[in-house]
Amino acid sequence: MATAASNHYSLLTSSASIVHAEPPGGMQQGAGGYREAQSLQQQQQQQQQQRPPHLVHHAANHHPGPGAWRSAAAAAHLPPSMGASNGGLLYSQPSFTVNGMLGAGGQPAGLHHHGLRDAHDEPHHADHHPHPHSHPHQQPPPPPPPQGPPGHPGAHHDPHSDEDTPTSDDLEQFAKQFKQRRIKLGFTQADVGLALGTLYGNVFSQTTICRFEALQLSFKNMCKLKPLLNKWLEEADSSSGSPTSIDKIAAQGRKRKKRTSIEVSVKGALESHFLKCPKPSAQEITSLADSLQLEKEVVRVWFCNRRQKEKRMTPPGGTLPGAEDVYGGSRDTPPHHGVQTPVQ
DNA sequence: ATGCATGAGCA
DNA sequence: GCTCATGCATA
Repeated sequence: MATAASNHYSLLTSSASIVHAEPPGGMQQGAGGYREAQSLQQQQQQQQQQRPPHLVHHAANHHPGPGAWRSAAAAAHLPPSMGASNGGLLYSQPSFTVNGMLGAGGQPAGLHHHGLRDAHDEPHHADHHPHPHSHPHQQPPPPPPPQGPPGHPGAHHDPHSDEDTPTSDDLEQFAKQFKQRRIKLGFTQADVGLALGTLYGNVFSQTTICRFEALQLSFKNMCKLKPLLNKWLEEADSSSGSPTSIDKIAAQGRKRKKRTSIEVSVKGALESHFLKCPKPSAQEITSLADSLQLEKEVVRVWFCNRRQKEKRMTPPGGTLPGAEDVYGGSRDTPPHHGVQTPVQ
């Protein structure tokens, strides 16, 4: 029984945050020796694609655009000496999240992009079975996204622009096209993530790009990333033969809990509970954790992640071709999770 | 490609 | 403590 919670804390060995590459000659290493403790050695590129023969885009302008991309695309950029900010987060608190660190940059801290999301996903849960749709269409209500970026007088129409809220179908098509083009150009998902950081100051991981392409993000999140990725597409497309400059300076010692491996049997138990009660109380979680011999925190996080998964655009086993929904008995044991869209 | 985890912001 | 955005680590 290896279900025993083995929470080892290991040092973060890599974390490409806002600290991106700098043109040769302008390194910012005067902050703190936060990278002498360890040497990252896990830069494996196990992508499906190979490294491109050349990477384009200039690393000239680099402004760690905080969280106000929509309105302040070219706002004031922080000084390159921001590297010092990272020197402080040795073991204390990682303020490397693009969202939180702008507080010190001098950016309007009045960004409240929360509260406009519960308009389409709360009420339904554990009750949405896939419909025998013959065509790839999502059912998660691509609702009237109330996301009104500051600056919309109201009657702003632009049929071809992506400023307006795209439909889930738009997103789906864009994601598909994006992936094709990306591969065509010979870029990996990680490349794109870094490029976004170089271009706009918002670095993203391979994970995020992957999830975008697979439509595994929330509708709102998809809408947010689309413009950036669209921009990247233009850049990558127009620039064909430019010098490449991408570095990744990342190093910091932040304790991160080792990923807990939950046994399949235990997962099954968790799923069962989830179906009955997607949002167990603290008390429930505690007892459940106890019976499963897991940490309460692990169980709590599991439920959180589970709920998030339910809110993705593309639900697992959602619109699979040939997946008839027969609710004669019960929809249990979904051992098939071939959510793969015609990738590549 | 995905599972578990972190953290900001909110309630 | 939840949601939500995001990513390290891993299968």
